Amino acid sequence: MAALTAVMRTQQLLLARCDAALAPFDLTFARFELLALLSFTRHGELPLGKAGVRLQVHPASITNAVDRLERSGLVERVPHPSDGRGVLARITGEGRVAVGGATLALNEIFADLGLSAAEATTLTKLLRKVRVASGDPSVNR
Amino acid sequence: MAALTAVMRTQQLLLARCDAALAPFDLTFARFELLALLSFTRHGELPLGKAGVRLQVHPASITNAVDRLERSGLVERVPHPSDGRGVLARITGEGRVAVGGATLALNEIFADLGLSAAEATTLTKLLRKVRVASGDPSVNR
DNA sequence: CACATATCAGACCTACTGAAATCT
DNA sequence: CAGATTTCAGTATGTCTGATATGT
Repeated sequence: MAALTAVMRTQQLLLARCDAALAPFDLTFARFELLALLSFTRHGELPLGKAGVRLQVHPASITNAVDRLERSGLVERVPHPSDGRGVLARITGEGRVAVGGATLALNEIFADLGLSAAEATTLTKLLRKVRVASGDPSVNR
Repeated sequence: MAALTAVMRTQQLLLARCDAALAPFDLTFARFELLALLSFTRHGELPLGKAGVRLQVHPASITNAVDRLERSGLVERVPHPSDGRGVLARITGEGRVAVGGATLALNEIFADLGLSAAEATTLTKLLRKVRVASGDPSVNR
């Protein structure tokens, strides 16, 4: 029970700190995750559906996030080249600048997470076990 | 960075499972926490403000949660005996029944968390370090 | 009067459902 | 035609801000 509460409270704290750090970039953590995902792809673009699977969020939420990022000019919608149903979200140059700055800002939070590198690794491993047991389809096994 | 993502995703998974387990009791995890807090107090009651500090949630959120619990008959509002400004939230008999059942339902999730008792302890300790470093005022030191 | 407590209205974010449009 | 992809409208939660009423 203590573990459950600890996970919940820690996430709440970290999310608040992340959102505060990301606010200057007009990003929330959810939108940052999407933007970072795009920046890691080969061409900086991904069908909305695939992005939703990777991030484990509802299709409607992806639409919403892309809407918001598009309004901020960090992402643009592109028709899918081979599937008329699909839409690609593509990161813009401005988006790459933002994700770079945002990553730096988050790394500053990291530096003060209170854990050694070894401890952070242990934490990540334990959480991965929980995610596997909970059937997280996006976890690395 | 991996640790941050892991905490976020794990919380998302666990929250979804908790809310599913709690739905039959007309509870969300947030409302369950408040109800459980009340059930642990000496007289089953607490000023709204104090409950907010303990759970680290905004005063307006407490008002909202108590509204919802009161509508469900699990909690009742009582004027503060010695401070005319204050209001106590008091758990009802129905509330005690609900929190008991809800706790059992959550324990079933626990049984399948995928961690040994020792691992769960380690996880809790590591998360506590993070919380302390983040200045969580509600953490046990 | 300064401060604390609780409430309320308004806004935002995220998520889900169900339906619709489009295309394979 | 069955199924996939995306969007949209509507609903719900929880959180925050700012204003207000009440009481210390």
